[in-house]
Amino acid sequence: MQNYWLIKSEPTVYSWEQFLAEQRTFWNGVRNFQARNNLRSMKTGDLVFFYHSVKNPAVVGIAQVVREAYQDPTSEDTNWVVVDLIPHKTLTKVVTLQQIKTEPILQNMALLRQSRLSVMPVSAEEFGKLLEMGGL
DNA sequence: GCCAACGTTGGC
DNA sequence: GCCAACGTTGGC
Repeated sequence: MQNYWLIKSEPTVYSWEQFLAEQRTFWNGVRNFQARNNLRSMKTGDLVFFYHSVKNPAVVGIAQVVREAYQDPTSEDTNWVVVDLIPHKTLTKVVTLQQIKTEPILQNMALLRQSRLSVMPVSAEEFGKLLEMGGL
């Protein structure tokens, strides 16, 4: 059963464009237990919205999980894990935070309710709505 | 650059 | 175990 997620990245640190150029990445740097638990729950084939935070905040693309959680190679601390991701689709139109805030179906998203969480689940309904808003 | 939200740390 | 202090994230 496929699940949906959303991950945040500051585009000045790691952008969707860099991800497209690399074609595959391990998602490191998560240092929050709730976000870590979400990473651990990701399954191969799950789809993950890629959100640019801070500068022009918006959902810009969709990634796919190709390897489930394993020890973060950039940390000795066994608390931290990464998943491997590949680009799935670039949104035809980015969906801005402003648009998300004004869409009734998306009001319960953790993105709005828990602004500092960097890895969060997305419901099937929210996923569908975001796809539509993204022009896919 | 400012500030609110919130997670973490450390004193007691 | 409580809570104040502090650091970080992220919107504006």
